[in-house]
Amino acid sequence: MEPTRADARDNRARILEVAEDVFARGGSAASTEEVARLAGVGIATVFRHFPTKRALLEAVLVKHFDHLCERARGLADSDEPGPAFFEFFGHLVDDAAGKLAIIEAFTDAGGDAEGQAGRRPRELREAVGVLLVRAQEAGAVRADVRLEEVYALLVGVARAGAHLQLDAHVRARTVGIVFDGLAARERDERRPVQ
Amino acid sequence: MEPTRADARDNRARILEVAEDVFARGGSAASTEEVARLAGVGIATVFRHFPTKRALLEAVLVKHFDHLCERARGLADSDEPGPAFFEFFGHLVDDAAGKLAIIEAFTDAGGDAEGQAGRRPRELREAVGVLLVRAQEAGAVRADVRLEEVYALLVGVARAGAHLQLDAHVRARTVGIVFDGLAARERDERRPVQ
Amino acid sequence: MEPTRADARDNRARILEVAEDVFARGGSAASTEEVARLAGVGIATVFRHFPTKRALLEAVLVKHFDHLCERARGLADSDEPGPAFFEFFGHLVDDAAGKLAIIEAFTDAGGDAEGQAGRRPRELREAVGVLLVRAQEAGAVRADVRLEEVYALLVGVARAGAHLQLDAHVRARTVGIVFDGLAARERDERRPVQ
Amino acid sequence: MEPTRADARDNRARILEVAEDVFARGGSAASTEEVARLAGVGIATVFRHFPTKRALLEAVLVKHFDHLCERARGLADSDEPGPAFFEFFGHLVDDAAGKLAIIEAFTDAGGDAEGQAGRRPRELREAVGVLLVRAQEAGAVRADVRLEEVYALLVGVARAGAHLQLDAHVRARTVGIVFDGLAARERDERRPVQ
DNA sequence: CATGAATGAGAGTTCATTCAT
DNA sequence: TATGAATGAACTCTCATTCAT
Repeated sequence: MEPTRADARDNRARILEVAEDVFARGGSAASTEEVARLAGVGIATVFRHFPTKRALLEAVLVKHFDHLCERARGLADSDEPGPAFFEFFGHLVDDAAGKLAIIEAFTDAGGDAEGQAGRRPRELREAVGVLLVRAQEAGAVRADVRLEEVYALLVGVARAGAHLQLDAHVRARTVGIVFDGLAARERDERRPVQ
Repeated sequence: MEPTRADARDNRARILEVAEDVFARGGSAASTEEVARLAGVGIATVFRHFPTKRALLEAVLVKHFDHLCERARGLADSDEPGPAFFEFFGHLVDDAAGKLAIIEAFTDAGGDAEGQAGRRPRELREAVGVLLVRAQEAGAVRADVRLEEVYALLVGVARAGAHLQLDAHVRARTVGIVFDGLAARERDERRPVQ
Repeated sequence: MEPTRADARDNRARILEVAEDVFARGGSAASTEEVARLAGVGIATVFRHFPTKRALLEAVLVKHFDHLCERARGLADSDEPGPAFFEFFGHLVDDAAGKLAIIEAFTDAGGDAEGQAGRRPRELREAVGVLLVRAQEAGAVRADVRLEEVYALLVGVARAGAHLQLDAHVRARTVGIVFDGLAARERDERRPVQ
Repeated sequence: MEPTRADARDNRARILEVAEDVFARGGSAASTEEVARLAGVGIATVFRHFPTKRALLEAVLVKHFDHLCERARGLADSDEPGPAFFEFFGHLVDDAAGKLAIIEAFTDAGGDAEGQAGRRPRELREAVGVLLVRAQEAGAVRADVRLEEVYALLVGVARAGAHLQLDAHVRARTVGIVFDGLAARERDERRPVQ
């Protein structure tokens, strides 16, 4: 499973890198052949490393999710849980900007997790959960919000940013509003939602 | 333009209805053939009514956007602009739940508007803009938010609701947080976003 | 077989007329629906009068061939068989100019003559044969040419005129060369053909 | 551009060969699928080698036109320009026998020359022009004929040969008449054409 | 192990022809 | 009888995946 030859390992890495770009631009509808072309390898090489298009997509996502999870876990022990939570939220949204395939993958949160990527969304969700709880304990986030809606907001704003191609400025203001909603201490004269 | 024969009109309506469902589930990648099959008509019948797949998609979207615009305009003259704004926001999010194609269409806000559907997203955006201004004048929404981010939140939460398949409950709570963010009067000790 | 109602007879005639135009322009690849549209009738009406596209094409051709045959027969008794022959040749070539479908039909000279049009090309060929023999008897056309090659020249020049869209001038000069070849009395130092 | 693998080159050649046959019989309306079937390859293989049906047709035509041009140029320096001209004329007509698509292509003499095949008909025409001028200078062809009508006769007789499926004998006699017309020194008592 | 040619299943679209009004 | 809506077969073209080199 661990590739012995160096060139093979290099190829795998390069393909993954290119795939990220290609799928980011064209969404999961982008063609495998373009990945091969841009990676400078034959199409069969792509399929040797990733036996299926789905597998390639998953590998791209796994890498991303692992990245994010790592970051979330690194922030979990922060002395300032409030800023840590908000920083991660903002980072994720910015990171997702323009990455269609990545974004579409958030869908499978609890979904049809058969593949290798299956547990990643759950793990990320849990990591976010940890940050959230800490931030709530620190009084930076309202106690009455739950992970479900926070995750939905995360996904939603990230999706919007990616699909509407918001520039950093608008993205920041959009995120700012959500932050205000999460931080607001007192719920008041809100009209019954729906 | 108005078809004279009853059966044709029925078929057209049935196709449109089915297409809404099919595209809602599979996004715009879903096949025209499935629409035909589920509508119980031959593939050529679909193409008689909608000469192009794109035309079919547009028809579905136009119908939806027109619905939403109508509703937004109906609320524009409300005596209570605040609740009107929030009600429309919530309604749109609920309405979009599960409708992938619809949601994907919000993208083209000012986009490649060539087809008949071209002006709809813009119109909807403008209608939302009207509601927003009124709500701000009434003091129900912070004066410092702009249409851009409100629209982004609208699209984002709708997308999240659709893709994560949130149930009505979670959706309501998610929307609630955004509402708090929009209503919050005083911005305070927020950490520099990014 | 003879339609009793006047409107039906009118429709048939109009369709035939339009079909001639349409097929002339687009060749036999032109669509039946365009014929119907330009004739101002429903597509089903076309198929009522001509049960098959092939039947419609044949009707167009039959009309044309009958026209030509009539003309050829009218010239058969001419006092001046030479000019008569050459006149008919030139007329046919001019007549065919731009009429793709017509021209393509000359193909079936002895061909798969199943349909109603089957005997027409043969009849036309025979009528040309009569003109040719007379012209040869009158000494206006070389005695050693046969109907086969004359017909081939007829078809060939007509086809060329139609497909290359030759204007009347070039057409006339082209035909003139063929006439010289047909009239030439003495065959001489020609190199072995092929 | 030159394919490295032998099997691919063979396939390409076989497809081209079969396509020539298929289009020869059915004209350019013949289906790509039949080409694939007769070549014993999958339909996608045809499209790999020729990305478009039009491209396949063009490849067939280019091959033929290049053949003919080569031959015409080879004859351009002949010591006996008269026989050279007549030989080429006869050769082209024989070569075209039965090849509908090829023949149809002569049409676009100066036509919608966008594709790669675009310049070929023009080149052939020019090559014929050279042969013609030489033959006229040598006194073998009348000085008063122009390339336009010679080309028309070329195309016409070729078309007739192809469509009427003339055997070599009749073809030769037909060509012979045209040759007489081209060679005839004195124009005489011809009736006014048309 | 890398390559790229071959593949077949499907997608969108068109058109001659039939059927219900 | 005239209409035009419905039909399905056929066609061009694409793409993930496999196979021979």
